[in-house]
Amino acid sequence: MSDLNTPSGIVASLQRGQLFSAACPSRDVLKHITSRWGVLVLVALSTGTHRFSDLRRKIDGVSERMLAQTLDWLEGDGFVARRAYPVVPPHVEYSLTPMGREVADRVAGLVDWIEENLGRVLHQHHDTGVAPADQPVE
Amino acid sequence: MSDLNTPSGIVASLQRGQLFSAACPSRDVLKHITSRWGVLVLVALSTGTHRFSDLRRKIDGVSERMLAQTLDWLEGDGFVARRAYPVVPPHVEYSLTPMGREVADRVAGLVDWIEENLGRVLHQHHDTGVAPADQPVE
DNA sequence: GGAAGTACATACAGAAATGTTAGTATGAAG
DNA sequence: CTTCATACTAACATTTCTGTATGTACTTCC
Repeated sequence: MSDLNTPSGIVASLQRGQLFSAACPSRDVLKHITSRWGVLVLVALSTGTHRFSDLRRKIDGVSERMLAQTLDWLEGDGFVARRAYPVVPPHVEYSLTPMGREVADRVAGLVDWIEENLGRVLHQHHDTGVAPADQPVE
Repeated sequence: MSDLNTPSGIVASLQRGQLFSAACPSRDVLKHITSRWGVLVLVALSTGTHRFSDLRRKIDGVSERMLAQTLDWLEGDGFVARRAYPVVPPHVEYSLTPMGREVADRVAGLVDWIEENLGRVLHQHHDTGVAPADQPVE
């Protein structure tokens, strides 16, 4: 009886201890997903297949290099599927894998919350009293 | 931006365009939440109030500096509440604010997914086999 | 013939994040 | 009296991240 695999909370609570451990591989996966562009790519692909240049245009601010690398990470983790057509001007399509969709849904949930509550959050910054602290700007 | 608050999808889709814009402030909030330690702090605080050193011991790998800074960001965004007791050896307690709990729940959802599916993800890395040159496709 | 467009890879560089070390206040413990 | 513990901050070093510039293959358009 390998009951270490109960899909409910047992595994979750056990495994969670893992994330808190520096060496746990889940930290790498988390890093890819929560990376600056990873989140945006997942959300962008939530609406369907996109070509490389479409993503680049949609995600304001990404450089080709970063987009390529992010897609590479996500593909390596099995969240994104890459499909290349051997045509003259390169044509490549990216889409979410079933697993990627599961992740993207959760990421989108977080992103949606932020956007819907941005007002409340920003308001906080005002009555936080002060603390210009040491972080210049971003 | 006061009556743009319809709770359903309208705001989400409109606002979402914001996240895709480089200058949107939501990117900063997202950065704090998805920062390397931000995720871990939120998850750690999900189980209740913690003192600074408790968090430090629980989150393997954080340095005091980073923990302090992360808590500062999260406090500034209104996700974490800080309570200091003016006692001899400093005593400070951190906990989630109502707003922080909402965010933490979503973050925890993502983290849980990762931990529960880590096996599948790691497996991916193996058969990511090198693409044999050209992809005929279709 | 020359320019343009696509989906990248590679090299180098500047920016940003993170870590390390040292230090502060104060009371308790040894 | 010395050491320890807490919750930090400031200064400095380092690692990591991200961007820019450049190049490639090949075809279509002018």
